[in-house]
Amino acid sequence: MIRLYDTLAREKRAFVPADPNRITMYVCGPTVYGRAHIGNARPAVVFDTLARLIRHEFGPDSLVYARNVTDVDDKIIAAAEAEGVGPAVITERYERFYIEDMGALGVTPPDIAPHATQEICPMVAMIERLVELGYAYEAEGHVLFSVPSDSDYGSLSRRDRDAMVAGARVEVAPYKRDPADFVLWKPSGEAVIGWESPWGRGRPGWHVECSAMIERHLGETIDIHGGGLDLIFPHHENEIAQSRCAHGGAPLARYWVHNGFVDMGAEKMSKSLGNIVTPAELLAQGHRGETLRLALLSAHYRSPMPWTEDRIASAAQTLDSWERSFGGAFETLVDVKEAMFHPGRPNPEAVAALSDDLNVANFFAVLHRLADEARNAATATAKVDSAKELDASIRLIGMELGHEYLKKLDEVVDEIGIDQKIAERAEAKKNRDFAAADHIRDELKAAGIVLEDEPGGTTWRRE
RNA sequence: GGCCCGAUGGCGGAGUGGUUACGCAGAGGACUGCAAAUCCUUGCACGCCGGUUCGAUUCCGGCUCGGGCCUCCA
Repeated sequence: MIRLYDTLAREKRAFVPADPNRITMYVCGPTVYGRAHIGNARPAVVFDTLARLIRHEFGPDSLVYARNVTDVDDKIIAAAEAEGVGPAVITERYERFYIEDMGALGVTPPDIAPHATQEICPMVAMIERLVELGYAYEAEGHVLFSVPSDSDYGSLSRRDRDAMVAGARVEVAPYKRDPADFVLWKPSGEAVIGWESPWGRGRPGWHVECSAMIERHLGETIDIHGGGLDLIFPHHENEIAQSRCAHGGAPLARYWVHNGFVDMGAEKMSKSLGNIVTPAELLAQGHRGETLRLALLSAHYRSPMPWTEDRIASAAQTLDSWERSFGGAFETLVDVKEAMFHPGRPNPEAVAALSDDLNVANFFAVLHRLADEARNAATATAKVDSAKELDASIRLIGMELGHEYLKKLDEVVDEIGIDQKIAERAEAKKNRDFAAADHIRDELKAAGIVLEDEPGGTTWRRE
């Protein structure tokens, strides 16, 4: 039984899909005008993890997961003008980077990745319907959603219209009938990307993109709608209004799930503040994608997450310790390889922890216990069982153990004939020639190899 | 100003009306030629003030502080 915190209800609710054979989830994806930063990566990782959990619980084919690509937007237009190229050059470049960066973090591409520019027809159709039904109006080439026409507006963010208007920090465009009205369609000048429509040449507003794409690909009411906390207002509030009014009152989503921010201590990480750290940079610095994924999962998805060197270092250390516990449980490398191809079953307590609104802290506590067992169990069989359970459990969150272990071994054995060095050192120690023994160890240390003397002999690892 | 959310030990981070997880770091010990790894033991916290209660870190109210949103934003 999966439980999720629903932003609309402001409480944790049992997740009961409308149709367990076709669970629908939509997450607001990137606007592709620049390289994704680690804060952008958080929702990708969080909802990828949720998708994995749902597939584990309901079956591999139970979920349809859609994440859009916003490829028409004023920022894209500005970026294209700045470079003197067409918008498609910008969007194609940064979408490619996005897929690459998220892939490095172990994010599986969604089942459907609708692009706004490919969905203009459904958007126009939805806008027309809203106009016909009296929820939207045309003014000076714009089409605007009439917020006062929707009596339920504001339920997600829990703010009333007066409060919104009172707090508005933006000048109200003169063609708006009500200050809270938002744009569904806006006119494009000749030089700007646009499409013909009943209201002249123009382009869609941001909010209507998601509503139209959800309708077309997933249906009128979906199970889960996800995104960052900052999208609650106005983006998701507006989506709800558009879809509900276009669909005779049918709710847009049955569960609303929002992730918290990655911040840089004092303030949130964002492109406009210019304080971003990107996965690409971190990977270039030598961090593993899995380390970054683990770091992004090191706090509950709704909590704010200060991004620090310590957090990355801590994740790296934890991952390394699990790797060693896993690798150490097996007699030979062949066994490790074999275990990777035939993983065990996830630990039930680990599944239960994750099912409780993705309680990763309790999930990791179970993994630490399994790692201990993999090291200390009385029998070899019990060690192996724990190791395989550990690996199967960590696969739930999109990671697996062993790869790095094998890679390290291969590198070292191939590169410097380490076994021979160890044998030479053992010989020196036997002759009590510790100076020579230490010399060999220092030599290897310089190459990044650390030797460890254990009762059964000497082992080594990468520093 | 309005609306949300949060405040747990040196750090990260769960959870609970009554022995306060887990990890990292720290301390002591075992092992070791030295070290590493590993194992054992161990110190350290629930922002402030009231209220409810036999009992509150946990529930309620107020306060302080921090963050987010109200404009593009994951």
